[in-house]
Amino acid sequence: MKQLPVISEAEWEVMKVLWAGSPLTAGEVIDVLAGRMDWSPKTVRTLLNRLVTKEAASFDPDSRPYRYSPLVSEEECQRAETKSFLQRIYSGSFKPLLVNFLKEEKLSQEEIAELRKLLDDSGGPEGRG
Amino acid sequence: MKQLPVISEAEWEVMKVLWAGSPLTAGEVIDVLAGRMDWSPKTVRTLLNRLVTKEAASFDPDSRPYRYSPLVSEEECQRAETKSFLQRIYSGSFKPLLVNFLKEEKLSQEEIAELRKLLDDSGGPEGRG
DNA sequence: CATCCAATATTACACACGTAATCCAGGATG
DNA sequence: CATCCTGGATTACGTGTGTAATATTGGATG
Repeated sequence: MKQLPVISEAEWEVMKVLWAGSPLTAGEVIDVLAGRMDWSPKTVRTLLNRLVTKEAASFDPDSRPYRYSPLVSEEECQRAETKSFLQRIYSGSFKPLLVNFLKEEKLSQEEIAELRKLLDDSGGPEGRG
Repeated sequence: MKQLPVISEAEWEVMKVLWAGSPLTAGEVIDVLAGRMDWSPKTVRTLLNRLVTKEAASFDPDSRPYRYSPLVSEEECQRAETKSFLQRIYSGSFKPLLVNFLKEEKLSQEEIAELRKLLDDSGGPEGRG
């Protein structure tokens, strides 16, 4: 399994845009981010370049303007981040994370039911009998 | 509510030691960390100093050697980190985090039951009736 | 008293990151 | 054709971080 690049906080915002739908030109990425972040277009270009350098994204040099695409999937990045976050902050244990989250956020019954269903389905879906 | 200091990854390791039991001298912190991290004692001292500077910890200057203690609680730091992590990686939604975690880690029935109990208890413990 | 060491204080240094500005090239415009 | 702008390449610059080394000081030791 290939090593994932380290994606910084600002770079994540750019990757999210690419993950949401690619390929995109730099201009398109800039436009999308204009709604969320208070960044100069130059900043977004810098971030795109860094993502290419660290091989988190690539562009097609035959198309002008360049069209960028992710080289790593959102899910694998999320999982890697989750793993290191859990380790760093909760010494790898999910339970206190859930405890803290529940203390902070008041969930609706529906949300709770959803989460519980995830747990139930993860338990033993080996077919009944 | 006071603003929490930004605690870096390496600094977290030091804070964990202080949270586990304080006050501790620098030497004691160094000894504890010797088992986990491959750090020079100087490095640990630097981290302690930085934590003091950013007011995440303090020491009693009347005791020699200094005895360090946290100024912020582990839980409030965990919660702040969790919130920003969730926002950054999962756009604030807990569900995909749980999905990813469950895909990655195979939990035992007991662990699942524990997590489910947390959810159940969070639902409506307003007293029955 | 001269010396040495552990504890503390100060300084170092490369690299990542946030946040751009500058420089250059090729097409649109007057 | 000279100019200007857009897109792309290169460069910048202060701050934080990992990872220490060096300097200094207050007692313990010979």
